[in-house]
Amino acid sequence: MGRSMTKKVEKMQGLMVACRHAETRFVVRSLGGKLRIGLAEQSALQALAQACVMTPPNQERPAQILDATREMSAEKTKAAVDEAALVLKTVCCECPTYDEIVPVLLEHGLDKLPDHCKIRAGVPLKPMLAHPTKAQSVQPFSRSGIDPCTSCILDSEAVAWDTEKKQILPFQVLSTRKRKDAGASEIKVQVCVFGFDLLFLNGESLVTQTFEKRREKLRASFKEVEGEFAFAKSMDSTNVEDIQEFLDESVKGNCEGLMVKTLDRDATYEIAKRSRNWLKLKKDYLDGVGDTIDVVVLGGFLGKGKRTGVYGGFLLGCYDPENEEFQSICKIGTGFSEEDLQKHSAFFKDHIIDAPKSYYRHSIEPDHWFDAVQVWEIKCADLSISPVHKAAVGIVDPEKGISLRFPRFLRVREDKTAEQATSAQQIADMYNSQDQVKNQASNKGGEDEEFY
DNA sequence: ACTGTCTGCCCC
DNA sequence: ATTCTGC
DNA sequence: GCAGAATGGGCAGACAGT
Repeated sequence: MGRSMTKKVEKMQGLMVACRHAETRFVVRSLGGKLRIGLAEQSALQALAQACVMTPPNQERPAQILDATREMSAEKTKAAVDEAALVLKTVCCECPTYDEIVPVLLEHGLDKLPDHCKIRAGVPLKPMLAHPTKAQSVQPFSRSGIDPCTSCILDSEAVAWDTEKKQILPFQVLSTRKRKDAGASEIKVQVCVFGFDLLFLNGESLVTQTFEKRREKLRASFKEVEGEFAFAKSMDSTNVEDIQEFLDESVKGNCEGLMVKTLDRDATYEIAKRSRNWLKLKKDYLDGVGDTIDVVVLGGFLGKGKRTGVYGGFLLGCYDPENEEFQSICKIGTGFSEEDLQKHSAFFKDHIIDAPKSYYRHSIEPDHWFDAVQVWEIKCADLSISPVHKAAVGIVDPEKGISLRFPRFLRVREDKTAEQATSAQQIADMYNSQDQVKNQASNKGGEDEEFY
């Protein structure tokens, strides 16, 4: 029976009761998966590399060599540590399983680590840093009749696919798929995999080859199957206008944007070496392009960690003149400098109210409610139908409002009053003018839910 | 069994 | 995600 | 430029209360 939660709570309670002083804090943070001590994985690996250089882990116990760097110059030590760190980080990128790495390290030492912990099919490697897609291993299949494929790792993206219109569906559709025990008959949203890189093929790592070569091998080794597998559309150019046109095209085709990559220069897939090789291009990154809206600050959330003592986030709303009310549209927590946060907290201190106004329409409760006295300009990537926010409720959907994807603060609009904020109708118009909404528009005429 | 809320996880 | 900040 | 830490929306599934 479902009492597992109660048991977990009892265990944690026992742990916390046994804590003294600051121990509780770190038990709680450990359970939450974030220690927040300014020292995370990369620093720990750097430290581990240094430890391995000083005290080789594969020694008889008790260890004879405690500090192998004692008689080395500072330069030589640094070079040795950096080299060790690269080895360690590379292994941790290509085979991120500490349960596997640590025993090998203890038995065989750092130098032999790459021989034992290798990139291989079935073990997801770390993706290029700051990228929208994760490298994934997939069931091997091959171009019919040619080069039977025994194993491979593709870098690819799974996308919801409209089999009738033969087009990409929005991310929100993809996320509605069942995640557990999905029987074949229950699958309503079809998925198409778009391959854009090949990192491993038939037992051979390709990560040190150029992207040009890897892409060539990808295209030679696999074949497209309509609605199931496709090569990510690409365009090779050095021309800015070409790229701009291709970006516009991609957005019209329901894509989020472009990845810009070099074909041959610094074009390997060695994540531990560089993280800045690829460029992500989205319309809303450009200044003066993308959706900016003016919203009213309705409330504040008390900050945590380095934002202790100031508001860490805020509840925002648009204005609906029809109903004379402010409707929550999103929370916001990024785009602020530390100085911004100080100023906001000082400013709203004098505008806190005990309870939300009757003309605030919302479902989320901030720690402090504010009078509607300040307008902020914010930017977002997209507008979406929301289960919790209320902007333009009744216009696009009878019950649901609209929210924003990736909202960030731009600036205070001192020149605007709360009633001059972006209106509910404007929000609805912005939502409807999105390409991915337009492309689905022929589905209109009585949303098919509740029809059985 | 139904329903509202929380958690895990993922996503961008 | 996106953004800011210390090093 | 990296690494880390603040923060965002939103889904299915799990849980808890009725």
